Amino acid sequence: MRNRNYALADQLLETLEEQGHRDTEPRRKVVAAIARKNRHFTAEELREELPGIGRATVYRSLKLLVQAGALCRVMLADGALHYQLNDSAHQGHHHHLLCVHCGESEDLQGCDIEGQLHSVAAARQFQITGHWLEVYGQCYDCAESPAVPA
Amino acid sequence: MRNRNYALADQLLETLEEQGHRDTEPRRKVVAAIARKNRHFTAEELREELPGIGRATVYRSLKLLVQAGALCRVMLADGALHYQLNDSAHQGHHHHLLCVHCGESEDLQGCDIEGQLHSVAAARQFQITGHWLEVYGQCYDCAESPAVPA
DNA sequence: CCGGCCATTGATACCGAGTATCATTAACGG
DNA sequence: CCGTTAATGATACTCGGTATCAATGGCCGG
Repeated sequence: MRNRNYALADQLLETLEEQGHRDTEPRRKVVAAIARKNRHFTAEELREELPGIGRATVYRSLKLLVQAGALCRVMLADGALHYQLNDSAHQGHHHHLLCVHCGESEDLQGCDIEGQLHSVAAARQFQITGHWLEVYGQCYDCAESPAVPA
Repeated sequence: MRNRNYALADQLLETLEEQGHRDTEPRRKVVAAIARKNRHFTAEELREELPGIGRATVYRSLKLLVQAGALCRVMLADGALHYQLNDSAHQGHHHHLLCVHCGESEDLQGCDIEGQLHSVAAARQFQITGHWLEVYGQCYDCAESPAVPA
């Protein structure tokens, strides 16, 4: 997977460059650390893996990547804000099935929440402009072996 | 509406007492202030209306009321956490249509999000245990007079 | 009505997540 | 290779909320 991670890190850097941002040493390290992640993470977790990189730099990079659409922010059931690498396949609006056990996240697309909401809201003459949805549960693997708490 | 607010405040206090909590002076003032609210509010807003009441007490009361089901926590589009008096009619699981203009909140019940989610998740063998949904938009009044920015 | 137990209070300090400031550094285009 | 300018990172700050803990005051039993 090393190759894939390198490729991913490069892709993230490239995305930032396309937005007019510079290719700097600290930035490379941040995106490399993000590319290594296979689950959602907090800003603080990321920072701990990057000693020597300033707090502000880590947060700035996260913000840029979210703006660029390469990262999603996901809200956990306990209210903690995590970051989640966006599968390049679906960068658009989508939701996540978050496994509360292992932290895995599956993207949810084929679900017409908007449509359903609109029809309900129309009856009340309420114009929907956006929504926020997180779904929590157990993924297949964790439901199969519930006795293995990470 | 004064009567209604008094009644509401009493009702909130009573709810707390049912949970085994004492009827104290500060608590009375907090629930009275909450009962006066006709839209969602932040903990800090509430605290400002209650000089002389300790910060911790305000936060503690909010937590108790949320646990008791009398208050909902709602997440605004900008990520700010607000509190929202729960209509006693539907204390159970429900969602809100939040008007981003005036802050009004309409409860949303007749919307089978769970059901829809379950069918999508079943296909992936993901067991849903909960979800979080906020819906943003404009209420009828605000959509009618969009030129009046609060 | 009184006394005491114990929940509650509130001042204070702390925490976690994120932002503002600003002097220093280093990308990168010419 | 040089200057402009973005980026960095140390620091201090904000904001929302929690932990601590001595002092207070509800409320219950006698």
